[in-house]
Amino acid sequence: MNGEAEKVRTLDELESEVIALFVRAADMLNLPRSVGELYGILFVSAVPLCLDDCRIRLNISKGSTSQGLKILRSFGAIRTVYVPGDRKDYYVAETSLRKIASGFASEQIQPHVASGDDRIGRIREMLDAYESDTKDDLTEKVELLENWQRRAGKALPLILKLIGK
Amino acid sequence: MNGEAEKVRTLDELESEVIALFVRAADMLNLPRSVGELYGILFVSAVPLCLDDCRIRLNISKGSTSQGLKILRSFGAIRTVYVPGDRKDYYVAETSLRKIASGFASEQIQPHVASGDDRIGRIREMLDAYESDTKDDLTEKVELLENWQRRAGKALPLILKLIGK
DNA sequence: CATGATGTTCAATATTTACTGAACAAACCG
DNA sequence: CGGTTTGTTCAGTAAATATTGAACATCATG
Repeated sequence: MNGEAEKVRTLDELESEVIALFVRAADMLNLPRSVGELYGILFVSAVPLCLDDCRIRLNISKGSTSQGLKILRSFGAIRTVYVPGDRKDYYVAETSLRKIASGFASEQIQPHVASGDDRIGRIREMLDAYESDTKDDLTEKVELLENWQRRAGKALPLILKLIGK
Repeated sequence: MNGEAEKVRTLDELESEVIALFVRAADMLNLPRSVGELYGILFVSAVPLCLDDCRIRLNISKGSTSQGLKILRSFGAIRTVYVPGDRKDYYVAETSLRKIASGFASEQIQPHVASGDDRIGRIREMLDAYESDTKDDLTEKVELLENWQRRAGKALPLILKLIGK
């Protein structure tokens, strides 16, 4: 009988479907497909996996795997676990949405918000040293920008709060 | 004297800086650069602009301009204004952050969330028709997914609330 | 230290995505 | 209608981005 084989086959399909889910999520967040695949394979795995495990199962290159794991580490979407008697690094997916979201926010979003702040500051300076018949209109608009920026800055921490633990 | 010329020059720099701000914002939101440029030029302009005004000022093609304005319209980031005695469509930038954000959320994000729902539904079905020694672990994980999805769905409207008017 | 195992980097390449411009459709107007 | 203006579409091309794989670093261990 092929009962065993069927079980494995079904698991493969389930795995693929979960991975596909994270590939789409990665796409939404502007991350490379391989990063979604890597998070997916670690998320479904019942045991920690090392670089080569991921690489072989996903059939992607060593380079992509190394780079992808680095990205996932950078915002705390995965963490390493120590496996006694093995020199390799083993990874598991972080399952706290709060941790992942806040890591993502502070590593991938916050820098953009900050550099936006800088630019608006420069725009304000240029405006102050400027005269024209549209100055009033421009001033209003720069103030609108400053307002948006303020609200965006406040929104991030609040979003994390309401995502909860 | 070149007082006039200097004023214009300064305005150009200011305009460029504002446009650059929205180009970066577009990048963050995964929208083409040209879409950021278009919103930017409309945002800084004291008067409504038509397709050709935008195209010429930004030095981009008719095709990009048409496509970009369509995208901006699709989530309400710009609106058309009627100019008597002119057959062309004129556009102004929407300045209500709430309107833009909610348009963006419902047009660009919500569809992804919905298709994620579908996929998780399918994953759940596959899991229920499945047996193995890791079923318990997988069940926990699928429940985690369902939990995330639920929270993501609730977060969107809340984010809009706290962005305010 | 020499070896082999593990992971990283980066130049070359493949893939994806955006942009262009010319052909086309629609609407107005004499 | 025929000509003109305005805007859209889409096949081809250009530009940006991700992936590969081989060379390189690191390090534990005999």
